[in-house]
Amino acid sequence: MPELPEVQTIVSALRDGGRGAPSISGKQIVSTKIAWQKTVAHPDLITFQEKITGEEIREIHRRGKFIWIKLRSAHLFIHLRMSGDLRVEPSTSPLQSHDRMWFEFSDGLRLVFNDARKFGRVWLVDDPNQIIGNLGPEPLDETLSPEQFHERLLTYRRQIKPLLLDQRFLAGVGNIYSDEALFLAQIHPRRLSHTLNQEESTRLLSAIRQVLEEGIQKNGASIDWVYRGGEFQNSFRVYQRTGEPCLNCGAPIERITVGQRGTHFCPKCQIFDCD
DNA sequence: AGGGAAACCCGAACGC
DNA sequence: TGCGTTCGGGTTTCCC
Repeated sequence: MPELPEVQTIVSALRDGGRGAPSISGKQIVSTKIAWQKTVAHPDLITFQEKITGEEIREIHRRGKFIWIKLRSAHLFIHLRMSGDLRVEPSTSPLQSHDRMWFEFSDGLRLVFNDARKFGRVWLVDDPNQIIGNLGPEPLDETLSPEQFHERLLTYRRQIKPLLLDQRFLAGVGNIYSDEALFLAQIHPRRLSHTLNQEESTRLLSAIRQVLEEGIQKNGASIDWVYRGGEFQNSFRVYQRTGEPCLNCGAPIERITVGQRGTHFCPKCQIFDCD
């Protein structure tokens, strides 16, 4: 279930060669194979393949949940959604089940996009704003002040949890991290955004940063076997702890639905005291 | 404006 | 044991 921390971990590996994987910076793409057509969020596969062949990988970044690979004259974006994964290996390695797309480099290595649930997508665009133009600020960007964050909250009249999940409001927060952050900040997931005061907003921003940094430090979360990811799932405070005691007060954690999403919270610590 | 539902997927977990 | 059913993750799109 890749969200921001998982993406960040993979980006670091691709860019700096973490986790034992070689960096792919500077490599030349000699061919592209597409095993599952819908992986490419692009109307024309032929154009996609022709356009990317011969391109060189310049820089690797992250914006929100998107992996952003800058090429010589285009931008490749990859969204892993829940079950996507990337690996770098020799082109002679056997392919694995659920490998959906791979890029072969001139030096004999390849980058493979594996995605059991076929949710992930890949884009090739000229203008990065086509993909990331509407994303909200990065929560880990230090220039996002608690005051600015509070102001942004006031411009909406929405339940706080769906707002946190809205990538136009804030980029990179997914279901696990919003539950964890709201618990840390002791805010009910259905609180309306414009009712949060400055102190609560500051608490919430700090909590979001804390859980994201924890996730990154532990190489991400995974609620199931699909993603070969990290250890954060062993540190959930509320997520998937329905009925288990709250770590603050011992009350049983409840699970409700908010904005169509499974939502875990402590009914005693996160009181719905709207306005 | 904001909320709800449906669609996209498939493997795990559950019920019988 | 072996079926069939339900669920959930992120996002978009459509409808009220």
